[in-house]
Amino acid sequence: MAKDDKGEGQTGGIQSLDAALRLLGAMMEHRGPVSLSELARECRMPPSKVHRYLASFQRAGLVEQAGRSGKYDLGPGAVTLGLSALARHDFVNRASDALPDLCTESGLTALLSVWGNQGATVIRWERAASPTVTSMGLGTTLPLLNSATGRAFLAWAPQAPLQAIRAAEIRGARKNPAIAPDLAPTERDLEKLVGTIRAQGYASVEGKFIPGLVAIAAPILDWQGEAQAVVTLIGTDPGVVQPGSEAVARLVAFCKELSFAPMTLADAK
Amino acid sequence: MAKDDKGEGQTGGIQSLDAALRLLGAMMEHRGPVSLSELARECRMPPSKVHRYLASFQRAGLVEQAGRSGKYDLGPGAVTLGLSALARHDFVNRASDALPDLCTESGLTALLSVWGNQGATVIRWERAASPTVTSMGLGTTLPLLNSATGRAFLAWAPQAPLQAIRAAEIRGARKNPAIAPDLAPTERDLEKLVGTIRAQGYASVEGKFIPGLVAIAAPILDWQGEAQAVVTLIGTDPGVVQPGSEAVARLVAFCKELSFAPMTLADAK
DNA sequence: AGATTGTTTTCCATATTATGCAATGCTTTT
DNA sequence: AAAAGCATTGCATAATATGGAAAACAATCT
Repeated sequence: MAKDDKGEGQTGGIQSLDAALRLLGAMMEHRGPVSLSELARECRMPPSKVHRYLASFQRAGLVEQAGRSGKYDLGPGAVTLGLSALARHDFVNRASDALPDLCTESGLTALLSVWGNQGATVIRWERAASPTVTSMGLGTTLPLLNSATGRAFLAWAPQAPLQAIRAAEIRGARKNPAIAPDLAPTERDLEKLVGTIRAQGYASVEGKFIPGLVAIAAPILDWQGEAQAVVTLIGTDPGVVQPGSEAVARLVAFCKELSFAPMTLADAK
Repeated sequence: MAKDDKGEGQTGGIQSLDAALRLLGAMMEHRGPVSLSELARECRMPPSKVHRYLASFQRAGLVEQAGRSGKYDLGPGAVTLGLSALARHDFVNRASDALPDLCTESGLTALLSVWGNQGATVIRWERAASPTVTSMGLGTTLPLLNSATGRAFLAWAPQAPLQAIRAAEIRGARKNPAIAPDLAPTERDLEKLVGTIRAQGYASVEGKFIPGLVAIAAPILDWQGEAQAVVTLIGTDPGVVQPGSEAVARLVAFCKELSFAPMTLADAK
C-alpha cells in the first residue's frame, strides 16, 4: 500500500488500532446507523477492511447491526464504556446516589444530565409518583434554549463547546420560531438570559419543552466554577418555579452540596 | 509467537483489535486509574504491547494519564462515545420497528406500551392475522393489576413512582371488586405476585381484562434495569401463557434482544 | 420475468505491521 | 547508595493485516 508519507511524528502505537478508532469516530459523527460502504468511503478504506474491523467491534458489543437493514450503529457496549468512564468522576456517583432522595423529598421527577453528544444528555433519572410524562428516557438530548436543563448548561457550562452549538441553535430557532416563541435569541437577549439565570442561581422553564410541565435546573460546579452536570426537577405545579419555593430551595441546596467547595483553612491538618 | 490455542472459532476480525478491546474491558472493570504493568499482568500481555496500545487509545482520547502518577484511566473520549451511543438507544423506536416481525412470527397480536398518564399506555400495536380482537386502540390505558402489561410494569418499573399508583389502584380495586375479582390486593399478595413474575421472566393473564383472551408481557430494560417499555402478546389459546410455549420464548427473546446488554469482554483464554 | 447496479462478505498471496525480548532511562523503596 | 519496580524505546523476526478479486446477496430498472 506504499505508505510514502512519513509525516507522522507520532510516537509508538498500533496503526491498525488507529484505523479502528478513526472508524469509531466516523460512526460517532453519524447520528444514526451507517452502511458499511458509506463508512468505507468516508474513511478512505477498502470495504473489506471496514468489514473486518466492524466484526471485532461487534464481538465486543461496541457496535451492532441495526435490525435487518444491515446498517451498523454504536451498540450497548459503547454505553457501558461511556458510563464507566463517567463514573470515574465522583460527582456523578454522588449525585446518582442522592437523586432518589431528592425525588422523594421534593415529590418531583429528578433528572441528572451531563453535557455531551452536542447536547444535554440525561444519564440518570428518578420518576416522581405524581403523574408526569414519560417518553423522556435515558439518553434523551434536551434542547439548549427551551429546557431548564439546557439553560443551566448555557449559563454555567464551559464556553468553548457551547459557543458553536449555541450559534447553531439560534439559527434554528430563528428559522423555526415555534420552538422559541417568546424568546428573541439575539446575542444580547442571550446574555441577559444567562445573567438572570446566574443571578438567581437556577434556570427555569414553564411548558416550553413539554406543554403543561414546569422545570427548574441547577448546576453541579467543579473547581473552575463550570457546570459538570445539571440536576433538574420536573413537575406540573407552576408554583415550583417561583424563587422562594421549597423545590427551588431543595434543588439549590442539593447542587451546592455536590458542587466543589474550596478547602477551608480550618481543614488544614 | 506460538499461539497454541486454536479455540478461536470466530469469523474474520482483527486480532490486534480484539486484544485492544480486551484491554479496554480490563480498564473498565477497574473503578479508577490503573498502572500499565497491572494491566499487562491482568491481560497476560507484555508491557511493551500494552504501552503501544495505550498510546493509540490516548491519541484518540479514549484513555488518559492521570496526573503525573503515570496511571492510565478512561478519558473524555470514552464519555463522548458512550453518550453518543446512549442517544441512539431509543428503545421505543427500535421496538416499534421490530413489532411487526414479532406479530407475524408468533401469529398473535402484539402491543407496545410505555408508562405514562398513571398507567400503562399503548403506543403501538400490530394486529394478528386471526381476527380475535378487539376494541383496544392506541392510547388505551391498561389497568395495573389485571392486565399482563400492567403487571410487567409493576414488576420491573421504577419503584418510587409505582408505590403510590399501586396503592391508589389497590384502593380502587377494593372499592370495585369487579376489576380484580380473584385477587386480594394486599401488600403481601402484591409482593408475592411481583416475585413470581420476575422469577419467570414475564407476566401473564387469562381472561381478566377481556374475557376469553390471554396475554403475556415482558419488559424492555434499560441499563438501570428498569422497564422502559413493555411488549405484550395477546391471543385466545390458553396454551400461549404456559411457561414453555413458543410464544413465551419468542416474546422473551424479543425483549432481551432490545434490552440493554453490557459490553462483553472476550476472555479467550 | 431477466438484467443491472450496488451492496456486504469471503478468500488468498504478499509484505506490511505487530510482536516479544532485551536494553535503557526514570522514579521509588530498602 | 544500592536495589527494585516501572515506563519506554529499538530491533529482527514472523505473524498478521492488507487490498484486490470474486462470490453471495439484495434492490432497482427494462
